[in-house]
Amino acid sequence: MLPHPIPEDLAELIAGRFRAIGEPTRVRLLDRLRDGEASVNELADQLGATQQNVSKHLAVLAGMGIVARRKDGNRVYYRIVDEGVLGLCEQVCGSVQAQLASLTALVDGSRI
Amino acid sequence: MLPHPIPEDLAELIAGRFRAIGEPTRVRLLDRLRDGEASVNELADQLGATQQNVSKHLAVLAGMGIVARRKDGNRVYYRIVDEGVLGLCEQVCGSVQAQLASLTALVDGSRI
DNA sequence: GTACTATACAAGCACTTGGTTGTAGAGGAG
DNA sequence: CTCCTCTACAACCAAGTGCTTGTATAGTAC
Repeated sequence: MLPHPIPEDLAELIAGRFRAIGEPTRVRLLDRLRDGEASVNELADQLGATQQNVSKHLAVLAGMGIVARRKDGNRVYYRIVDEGVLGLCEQVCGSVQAQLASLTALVDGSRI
Repeated sequence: MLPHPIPEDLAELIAGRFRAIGEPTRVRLLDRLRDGEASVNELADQLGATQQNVSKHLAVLAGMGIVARRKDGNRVYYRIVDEGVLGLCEQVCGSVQAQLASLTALVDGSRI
């Protein structure tokens, strides 16, 4: 499925998507949006971040086509449109847990 | 599998892994390493990058536990140890292609 | 020993990025 | 209309990042 070797342009596109998710606040935003769409203020409150900051991060995710906006009256509701990102987070979380487990095993092994 | 809501620490870890892959040169390095382990100079030649630059990027990937080093004589060979990253790239590439396809459809649709 | 190769480390620079602050614009309440 | 809320935009700053250049270290060949 993936061309091989990957041309530089495609590498840039792929890296761009990873970079869009590679930010803690954005990860938490996506995690929150798993429960369904939410307005900017709701997200800002729940994450303990400023409205401007959340708006900026949402703009990044929207620019990558990961989330979409829906305007309703005074508010703007964001939702996940690229469901694949949730799978990505699951998968990465698996790697993180595996790494933590091996580190824990190391510590336990040397604790004699 | 994923805790919900994701605590800030875990979000940082997940984001860190994404950030490690979110760089074009590192994507291309991982793509090249699909063919098996390679030395720094080999990778630098094939990517058209400097030895120092490649070494630095490999250090980032190794620091995240994505690749591992094996020293043999004068050279150092790197290989992928977290096979999951290849799946990640496949999946992201799918999203990229889907996005490109929808953009293409948009252009075609308005070409009347 | 010297000379050469391969890798990693360090400093400097340009650029990007996350957060803050201030503000503008759109929409609802009265 | 005025006042308030919600969102987005712009400017700014501090911190991080990728690339380059120079160099140190380790191994090989002679």
